[in-house]
Amino acid sequence: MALDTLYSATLRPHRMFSPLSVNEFDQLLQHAKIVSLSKGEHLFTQGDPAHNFYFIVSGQVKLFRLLKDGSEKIIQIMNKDEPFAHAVMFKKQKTFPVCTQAIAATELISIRNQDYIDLIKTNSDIALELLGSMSANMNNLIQEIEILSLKSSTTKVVQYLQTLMADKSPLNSTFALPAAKHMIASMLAIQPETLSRIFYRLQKKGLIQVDGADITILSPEEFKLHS
Amino acid sequence: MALDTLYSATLRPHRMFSPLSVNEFDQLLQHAKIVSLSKGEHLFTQGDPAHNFYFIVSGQVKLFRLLKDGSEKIIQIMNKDEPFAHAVMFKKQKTFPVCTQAIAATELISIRNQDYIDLIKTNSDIALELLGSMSANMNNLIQEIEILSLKSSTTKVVQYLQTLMADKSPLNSTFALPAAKHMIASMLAIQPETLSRIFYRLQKKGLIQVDGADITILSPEEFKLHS
DNA sequence: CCTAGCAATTGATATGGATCAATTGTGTTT
DNA sequence: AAACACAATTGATCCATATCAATTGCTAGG
Repeated sequence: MALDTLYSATLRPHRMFSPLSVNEFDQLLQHAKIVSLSKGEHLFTQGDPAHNFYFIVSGQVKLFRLLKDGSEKIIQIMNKDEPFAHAVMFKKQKTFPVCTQAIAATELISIRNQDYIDLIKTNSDIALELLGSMSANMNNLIQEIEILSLKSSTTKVVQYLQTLMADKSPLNSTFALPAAKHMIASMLAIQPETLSRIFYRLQKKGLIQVDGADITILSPEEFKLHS
Repeated sequence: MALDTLYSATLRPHRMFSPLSVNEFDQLLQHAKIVSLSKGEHLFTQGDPAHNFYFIVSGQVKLFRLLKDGSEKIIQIMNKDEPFAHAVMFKKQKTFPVCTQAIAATELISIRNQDYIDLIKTNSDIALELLGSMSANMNNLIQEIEILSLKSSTTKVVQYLQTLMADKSPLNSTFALPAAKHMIASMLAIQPETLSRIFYRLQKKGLIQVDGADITILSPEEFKLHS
C-alpha cells in the first residue's frame, strides 16, 4: 500500500524524523510501507533477519522473548507514535532479538534500515536524536532489570506502578494499565494469580483503587514505603 | 595526570575510536584524563550529573543499582578495554542511572562527553560505530532480562553459564567466572547460598566441574536441557 | 608467618508464590 | 441477544528458595 500524507504526517513530528529536510524525508518514504495487523497477528520472530524497523501509527504491539519452556516473557509494550526495532539495524548479527505480536488491530509504517542509515551518514542531527532515543530505551531496560531483581512480588508491583505514574505528565494519581493484567504479570515475571492477589491486598490496605484497567493511587506517601 | 601514548594506544583500536583521524583523536585526548581507583573505590553514584564517560585500561568495575532496601543489584561487570557510561550523554536528563565501584585496582580514561559529541557531528563513521556498540549493549540487557524472568534458579544459572560460554571464542568448555560468586549471585538476583548449592548439585550430577572461579562444562548436550 | 576480615559453604527452618483447579466476569462474534 | 472464548479471580496445596546461623576457607596486610 502506498504511503499517503496522512500516514507520513504521524511520522514527521517524531524526534527520529523531525530533523530531516523535506527532501531527506521524502527519500526515506520512497520505500516505506504500511503494514496492517489484526489482533493476535505476528510481525516477526526472534532470529529473523531484520531489514526494516517500524513505527506504530495506531494500535499496540508486544515485544517478547520466547523461552525454552515454550512460554513467553514480555519485554515491552509499544504504543501509537512509537518506533521499535530501530536498534537492530546496528547489531553485527542483523536479526531480531525478540518476537512481535499485535495485541490490538494495528497499523505500522515499515522503514528500510538501509535508507535510514544512509541519512545518518549525511545528517548528524538525526544521528544524535537516534542516540537519544536508544539511550532512553536503555534506561527503560535498566529499570525493568531492577524491578525483576526485587524479591517480593508486592514490591515489584508497587515499583512498577510508580514508574507508570512517573511517566504520566502531569503527575496524576489515576491512570490506566498499558495492557491486560496477564501481560503486566508477564512483564513483572509473576503469575497472573499472584498479581490479582497483590492488587486485592493493596486495595484492602487502602493504598490503591482498582477499577478494571484503571488504577488510582490513594495514598502515594504510604504507597512508596512498600517499594 | 597527563595522557601519555601508552594509555591512548589502548583506546585507539576500540571501535568507538578507530574511525577517527589522527587529528580528531588528538582533539579528543585534549581533555581526557587518567583516573586511578583502588579496590572498593566508588567512581560515581546514580543520579550524579554526567559530564564524562569512561574506558577501562586495566582492572574491573561493577555497575549496580542501589535498591531502596539498601542492598545493591549488579547490572554489569565491566572489564579491561571496555567503555562504559557512554550512553548517558544522550539522555535528556544527563545523570548516571547506576553506581560504579572498582572491584579491583583500576585505571580508567575519562573522556568529556561534549568532545565526543562534537566528533559525532562531523564524523558519521564514529556515530555508526557508537550505535553499533549501544545496540550490542541493549542485547545484553535483553538477555539479562530473560535470565531474571526465569522462575527456577537452576535454570538462571545454567542459562547464565551458557552465555558466558558463548562469549568465549573459540567455544571452550572451560572458562573463569568474570567476578566473585556473590557478585554473580547478585547479577542473577539469587542468594549466594543458593548459587553455592546449585553449583554443588550440578557437579553431583556430573554436568559441570567447579574449581574456584573456573567452571568446566562436562556434558554440554545434557547441560542445555536444564536451561 | 600470622591474623583479621571477607567469601564460600553447609545446615535447619519458614514462607511466599507457583501450581492446580474451579468459578466468575467480560467482551466479541454471529 | 445468546454463546463462546478468554481474562480475572478465588481457593487449597506444596515446594523452592530466602533467611538465619554457624563453620570453614581464602587472601591480603601487617
